[in-house]
Amino acid sequence: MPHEALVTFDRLRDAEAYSLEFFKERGYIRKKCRVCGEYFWTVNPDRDVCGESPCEEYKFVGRNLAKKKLDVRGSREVFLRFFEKRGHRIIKPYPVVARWRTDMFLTDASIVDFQPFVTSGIAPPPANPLVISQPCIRLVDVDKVGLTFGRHLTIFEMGGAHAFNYPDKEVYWKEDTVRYYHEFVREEYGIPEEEIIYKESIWSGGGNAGPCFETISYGLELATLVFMQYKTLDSGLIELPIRTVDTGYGIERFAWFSQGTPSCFDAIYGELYPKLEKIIELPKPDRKLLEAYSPYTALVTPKANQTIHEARRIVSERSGIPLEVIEREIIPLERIYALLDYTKSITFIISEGVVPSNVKVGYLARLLIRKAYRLLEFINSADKLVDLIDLQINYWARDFPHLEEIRNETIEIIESEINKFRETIKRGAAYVEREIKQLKTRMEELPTEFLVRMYDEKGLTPDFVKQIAEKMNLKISIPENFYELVASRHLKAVEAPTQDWIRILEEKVKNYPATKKLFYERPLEFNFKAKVLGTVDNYVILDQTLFYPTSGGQASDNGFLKWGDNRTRVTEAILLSGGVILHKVEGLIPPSGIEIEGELDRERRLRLMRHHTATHIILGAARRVLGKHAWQAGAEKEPDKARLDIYHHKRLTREDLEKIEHLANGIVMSRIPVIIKWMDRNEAEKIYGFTLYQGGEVPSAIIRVVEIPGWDAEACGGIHCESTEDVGLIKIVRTERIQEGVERLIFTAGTSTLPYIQENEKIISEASMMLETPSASILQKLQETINELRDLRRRYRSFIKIAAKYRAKELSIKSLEFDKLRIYVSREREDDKEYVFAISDELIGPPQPKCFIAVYGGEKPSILIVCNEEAQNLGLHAGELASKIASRIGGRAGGQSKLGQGVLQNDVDEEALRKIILEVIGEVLKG
RNA sequence: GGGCCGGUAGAUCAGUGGGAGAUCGCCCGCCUUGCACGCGGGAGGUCGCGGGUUCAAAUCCCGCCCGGUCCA
Repeated sequence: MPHEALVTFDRLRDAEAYSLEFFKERGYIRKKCRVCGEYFWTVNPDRDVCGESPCEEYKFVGRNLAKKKLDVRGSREVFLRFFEKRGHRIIKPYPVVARWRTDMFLTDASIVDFQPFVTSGIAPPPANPLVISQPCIRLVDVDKVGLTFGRHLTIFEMGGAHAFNYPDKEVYWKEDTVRYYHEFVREEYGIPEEEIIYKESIWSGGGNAGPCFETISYGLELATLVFMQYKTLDSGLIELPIRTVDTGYGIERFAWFSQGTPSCFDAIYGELYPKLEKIIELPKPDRKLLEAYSPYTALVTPKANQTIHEARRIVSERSGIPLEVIEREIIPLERIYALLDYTKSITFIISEGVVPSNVKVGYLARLLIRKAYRLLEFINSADKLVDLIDLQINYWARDFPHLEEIRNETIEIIESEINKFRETIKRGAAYVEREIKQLKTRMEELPTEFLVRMYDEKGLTPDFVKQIAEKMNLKISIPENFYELVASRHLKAVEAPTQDWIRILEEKVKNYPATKKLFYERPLEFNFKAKVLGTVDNYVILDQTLFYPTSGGQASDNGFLKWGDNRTRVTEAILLSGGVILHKVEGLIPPSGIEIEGELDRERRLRLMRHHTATHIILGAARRVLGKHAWQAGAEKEPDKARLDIYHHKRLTREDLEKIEHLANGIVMSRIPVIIKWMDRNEAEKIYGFTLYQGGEVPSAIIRVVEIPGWDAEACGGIHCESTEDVGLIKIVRTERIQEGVERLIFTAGTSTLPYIQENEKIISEASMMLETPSASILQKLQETINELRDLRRRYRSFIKIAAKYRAKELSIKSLEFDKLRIYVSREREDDKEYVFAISDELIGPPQPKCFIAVYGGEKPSILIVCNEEAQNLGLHAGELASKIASRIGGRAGGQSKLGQGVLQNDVDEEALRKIILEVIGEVLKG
């Protein structure tokens, strides 16, 4: 990297980056905000505050400042049409779940749609310039939604007008971007120039950075105009070849501003309130109070580590509304606001097929559902969550029709998640009660550590634990920094990424050209000629190859390289990031420069192809049987079996599997040709939608689409059969639940299915022989056998007791007597502890001091000694006795005064045993 | 992907190295016109799986499987 190109971060603050011709024309001047110290541009020479919250309160609430009142839809339309008229093509919104990216879960800005492929130059944009209204989800301030009356939302639409400037093709840059904005707010909203402020700032994220303007009117930031210009490195910034205009117009904020309602939620959901009222109770504070309170919510800044308590105090002080009034009138309303916002997020996420779970995006969905449920519990409407989701679907389906199409599935998944949460709470509550009962004996106040533990281990929020504790008369206080304490529990060094050997190899082969891939043009050929370009260790680099390298979950081809009379085995082919394919060989290494012949392991390759096509067929079947949420979570194809992981919220049933197998084999039998074509990325997305990306990120402008017409289409680099018929019989052999919300299907196709069936038949036929019954009645016979076994066990136990009685009688005659102490000695051949205990129980009842000593079992027998209480009072100790006796015979034993046990190393007969016991007891009683 | 907690009777759980338990549920009997309660009796267990330590493991150690939960 040339050193001159590096720019320091501070350079972004240079005034020159923000001094526009446009500002000069309009008479704008640069000033410094007396509150936050940031620079801003204004036409009013007297203004000394930038106007953005928290520097200033809202000035538009309760006033009719805009030309007309707009709802979200209206706001969106005005925005899109404005830019369409100015040469921008309208692009349909992308999903809120960013499955095309590996570095984030949710789309949190419109530019995310075009990262990294468009912004880095790998793929062209769908249009240039373009305009889009993109639903975005941000969970960073999830707990403070409502507190700012709608300045923060978990879900909002970002109006993005984007222009991508290439070295050889400039679309537009800073001047026009600001001109467009200026014209937009003046023409569409009638905001006077004195009220249009441009605040200088730096934007940075996703590995990129650039200067930006935050645009402010009447105390509200309405848009951010970003000029993405640099790539961020550890050492500084480097110029990007493509400069991107990245504007974000707050669609909801414009609607809010236009309506001048106390909160942004009123602007978004106002017309929904009558319907909402029928579901839950709506608090209705006085409008005057809200209008007096609302402007000061601008002073709340969730990002600056401000606690909720502090925020309330500031707002109360500045607005002159007492804290009690806020607590009584405002807080219940804030809960409703948050609820509306959360349920909209949930609706959008789940409708895109996310299954709530404890990992990845599934966890985010779970988090939101649980938070919404808790809020509803607070207002005694826990059973209304689904009704709210239903309401949201009805409301938004007008603009986002997919919500309606998948309604039933969405609701089913949410219901299932609610049930899981109820279970967690039920279990958790019982656990907390037990724990508290214990702690109560030792302390009067619950330690914070307990709260943290309950949250971390059982998912129980502190307020929930507090409720239970107070019911049980135990004091508790929730610290304000609770979630920091939880976080501190998770501080651990992050493991260094592995796979260094790949990087070393890549470094070694960086001067070789990309290997020409013959396997796409000639998928059914198995022999080829190629030139050896070089070797690294035991890896061979060819100019071209038919060997398919391990990728996309498909295992690599094996085979041979041949030259002259030599032959060497290829055990793996590896694709490196530069496009070079390495052939790992075992044995001779071919010399560089020569011509070789390659030969694939034909059977292996055919099996891999069948398994790959079968994977697509099964995925199509699973999505039809289980629902559209059954996205691929991972897949792997080996010669003898394949596996496909799919998202699903329930365990798969026998019935599910049979349906999937049935559908899949139907597709096989329909002999559908598998169509493979290279397509323009934007074109393919338009035709097939984002379900193309089952395998995750595909980093190229041209993508390879594998389509089974009418069934499945995926962006895929694998080698496939020509027709579904070539796949042969598909059999799911096993399923596993690899984690919450992800089911693994393990299956075989074609010839790989046969060994599985044969193995099962073998087991059945052997079982049939062992049970001496025809295979059809194995189960019945087995059941009978189990019943019989249970019956025998029961009878055996009762006979032991009877036998023990007789044995006890026999032994009692031969007891050894030491004064009042009686000792029973027994040498049992049967190795059965229960039997020996039963004899003991018969013999050593009170009131006389008694001791029972038994050696039982074969060559290395066990010893058991039981002393009754009276014997123990005489000073007899069963454990010590056992130890002493064992040491004489060989072996070790021990125990307590009542019971001694051990294992002997040598056999001993009754005579010898009695002799030893006489000696030992004699010694003990003497001492 | 990582951390933490857990897996013992049909269910909920107790059991800190020495003989597998409690409560509910189930079955039988008593009481009652009947039901519920009450009383008496009974059935029900590879203590998740595998290895190790030990004379001895549900219990201690290691690995795996399964479940829960928090975080990225």
